[in-house]
Amino acid sequence: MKEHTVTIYDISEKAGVSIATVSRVLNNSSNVSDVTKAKVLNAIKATGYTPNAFARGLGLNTMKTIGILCADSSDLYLAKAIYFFEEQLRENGYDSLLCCTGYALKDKKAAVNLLISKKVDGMILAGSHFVYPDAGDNNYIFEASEKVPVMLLNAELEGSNIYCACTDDHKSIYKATSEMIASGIKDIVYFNNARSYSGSLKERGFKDAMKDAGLEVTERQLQFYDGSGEDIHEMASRLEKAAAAGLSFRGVIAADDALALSAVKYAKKKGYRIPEDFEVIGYNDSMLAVCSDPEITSIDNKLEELCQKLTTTLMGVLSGEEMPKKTILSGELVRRQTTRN
Amino acid sequence: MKEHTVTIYDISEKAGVSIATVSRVLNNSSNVSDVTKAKVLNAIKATGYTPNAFARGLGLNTMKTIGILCADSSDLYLAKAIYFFEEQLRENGYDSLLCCTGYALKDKKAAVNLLISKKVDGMILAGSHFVYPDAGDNNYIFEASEKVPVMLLNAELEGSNIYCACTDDHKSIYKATSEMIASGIKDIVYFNNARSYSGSLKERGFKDAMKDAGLEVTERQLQFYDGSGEDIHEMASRLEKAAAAGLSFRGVIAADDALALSAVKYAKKKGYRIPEDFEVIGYNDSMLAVCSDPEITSIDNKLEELCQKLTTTLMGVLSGEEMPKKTILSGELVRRQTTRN
DNA sequence: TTGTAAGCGTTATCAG
DNA sequence: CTGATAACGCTTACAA
Repeated sequence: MKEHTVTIYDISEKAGVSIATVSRVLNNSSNVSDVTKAKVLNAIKATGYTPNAFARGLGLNTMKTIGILCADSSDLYLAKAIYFFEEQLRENGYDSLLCCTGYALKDKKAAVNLLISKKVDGMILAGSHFVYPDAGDNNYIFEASEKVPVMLLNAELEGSNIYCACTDDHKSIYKATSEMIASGIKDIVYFNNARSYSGSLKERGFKDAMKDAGLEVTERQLQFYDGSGEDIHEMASRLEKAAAAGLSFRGVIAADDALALSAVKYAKKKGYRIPEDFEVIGYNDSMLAVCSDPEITSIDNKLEELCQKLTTTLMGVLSGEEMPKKTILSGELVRRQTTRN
Repeated sequence: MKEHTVTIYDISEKAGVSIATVSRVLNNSSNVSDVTKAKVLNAIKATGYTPNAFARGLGLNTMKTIGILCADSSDLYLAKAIYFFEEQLRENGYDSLLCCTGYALKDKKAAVNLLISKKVDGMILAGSHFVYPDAGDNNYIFEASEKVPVMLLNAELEGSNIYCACTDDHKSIYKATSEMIASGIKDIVYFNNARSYSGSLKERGFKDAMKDAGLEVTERQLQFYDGSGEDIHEMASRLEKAAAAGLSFRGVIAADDALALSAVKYAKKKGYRIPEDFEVIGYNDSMLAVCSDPEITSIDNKLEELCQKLTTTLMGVLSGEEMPKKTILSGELVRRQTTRN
């Protein structure tokens, strides 16, 4: 007796009907008499038959999978995004093919091509780093969008098959900075870690707020950290070095909660009282904000809602509907113990 | 001019060879003359042809994908695991189909079946919760293993197509507890959050260490938290309630760094000095351990190494080699500021 | 309501 | 070294 995975033919035979009929009940399509349907169903149950996904994919030209790209799935923020996407996609009958690309452009390109060649139905680029300030660097996205709809989380890019959802980074940072200034702090450092389009938006938000308050911004106030996103000590020492080099500051606006947490550590080590002598505002309103002591005031960028919107849009696009190209939400400052107001 | 995705036939025609030959150069298989190979390659380049993955899948009966299951991809620990797996799998030419199942058994079953029906080549169950203390609850794993190799991260289960990698939870907790006792603390709480096989192993480690030190363990010292893994306040209030109810303790062994961090918050709120009056040991040696202030002594469970081993094993199994069913590593206590020794 | 048969785009087995 | 041709297992007009 030969090892034989059961196919639609076996069912057809066992139920005494044609494979077309079997296929019909499988896709509970059009008119099949209740009796034959029952026969088929029985045969299926009896054999434990499952349709071959590859064959089906070949016939339908889809296996109902969405590619999710992210630089680093272990990043707190991206991990959450992945979670939301995967959940919502599966609810819509789609699987998620995950690719962690790292931050190098060429690896992102490779991943995009890989996913295209695997014939995903759509692609989600999660995280602002996929869109570069330098326009030419974004060609890989345009190319991808010629094949499948491309969804951008936390980034903006215009293109005919490209859809994006993000919070208004400029405004959020602008407001946060303004509030900090209003609370009496003038010497503020903007602590950044991403050279993405969104990153430059945030930085502009900081600069604009300072300028509008009549404060000058020197290059040294724009601290950039590009090490591991988990190495709190290294981040803090970035700040320590800046201070040692003569920079004096009593407030930090961070592009990220981890950076903010490192700023808190820095300030405590310096002996500053928080928030009386030193204020910190983070970004993402992640778990880290409340892990810190004191707990960090942070900007909630509405991740779940963004993911929600993006999948809804994707589903719409995939079923041929016209969908909005861009949805922008407002971030919200969640006040905790590192600010006075 | 009709919209027509380019197929192997187009290439065959354009290059003036048969599709068989095209297929050969595609899989750079056996003998193809350099000239014809060049012709084919040119045709491919000229058209931008990519082989259809579904057709190939149908023919080869594999699309080189591995299903990764985890309860919650946004869990700090699992997120890292996913990252390692995805990376290592891709290096081996496999894609990762991610399913976040949540913690309910029926959803896990559903996810497993889904992946099987999508014809993944193997399956990784990441996290101890997939294996239940109650044997019957593990049938879904055995069933899956009849179809594809099943890899268990951080869990143990014996079966003919089941492979596992984990650290010795019992021993790790036993040692941590013993050290805390040795440092002079007797009234210790074990703070747990998982009713998994691994969870009971850890708890036993705690109990055994206490017993071997001649200390009694009451039920109340076994605190269980089953809320959100991110709600530090809720975790801390679990401890506060226990204290309010009359439980007195000066040390916490936590099954998880988040729990440990909440214990630190609890102790600080109580006014205990750490580590002089109160000690805490966490588990996983995650980012949270160093986000805390004071930073938390935690057990490193060698996640990356475990993932590494598991993928290597999987690759071996998939290529028909005999592979070890179980690899167990030792955890390592990483000393920081919440313990004296 | 049901069956027949033509794809879908590869890979793989034979011959040549 | 190369070419026909038969799988692979399903979907879907088109007939009946």
